[in-house]
Amino acid sequence: MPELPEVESLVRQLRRGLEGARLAAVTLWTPSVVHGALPEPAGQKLLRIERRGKYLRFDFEGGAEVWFHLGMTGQMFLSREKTPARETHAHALFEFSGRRYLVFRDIRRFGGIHSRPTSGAALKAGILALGPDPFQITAAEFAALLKKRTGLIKALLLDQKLVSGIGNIYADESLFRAGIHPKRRPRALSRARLEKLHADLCAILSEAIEKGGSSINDYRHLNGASGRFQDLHRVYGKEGRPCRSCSSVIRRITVAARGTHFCPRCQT
DNA sequence: GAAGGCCTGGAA
DNA sequence: TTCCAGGCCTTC
Repeated sequence: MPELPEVESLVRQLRRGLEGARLAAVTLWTPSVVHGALPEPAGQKLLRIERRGKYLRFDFEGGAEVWFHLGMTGQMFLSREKTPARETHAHALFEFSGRRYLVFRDIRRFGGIHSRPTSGAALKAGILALGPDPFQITAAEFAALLKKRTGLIKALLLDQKLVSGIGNIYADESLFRAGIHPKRRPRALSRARLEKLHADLCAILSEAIEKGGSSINDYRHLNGASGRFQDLHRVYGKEGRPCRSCSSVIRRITVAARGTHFCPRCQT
């Protein structure tokens, strides 16, 4: 599932591929994936591409913003040729100057495209309420945010309003590295352990970005290549296998309605 | 804070 | 044929 490292990888590839591009045309094959009105294509220059949590944002000349969310199965592909036929599950095509064609594809349609968030309940609840991502706060601030809440630590890591960018994979992997059981409550953990979790989270996210993210099922790079961080997962998707640290059997339970993988011996 | 719904493909 | 995966929103 595209989380912070996958989106960040894509942002970096998009910056290289769309540098200096101007928006020439937009084709919407599935209008329902778009929320709000997209900018009228009139040669506006794409000024910046930024990541906010798991969202990607295009800033255009003139102030227009287009936000993308990949949901679970979202993909973006950039090609130099206009594909003659619409691919299955391709929902939108953005044509840029210099024969650059950007396709947004999303099998399960949990993702979507948003124009600049000015109103609407969904936007208020989502984009506008996003918390800082782990790189934007210090370990002390991270620990303080978690300490304010009463829920299970895994559920809190997944709460985008608290801390953004973390999804199921990196929640499980960071809790494993920090040695924290996913059902612990931050209130009952020492500040030092929460600060270590922040350090481990940042380290794992950085390593994942360096490896181009994790491709479990659908995530792909702009050119269709897979990420390589999935080979380094220690617990996610490893239920029934021996822990790489202590050889205990990795377990899978449900926390916050999400599959949750952990080592019963290393994580307390 | 828990649970249902959206959506589709693939596994059981 | 049914169930499951899950990010995020809505509803209770």
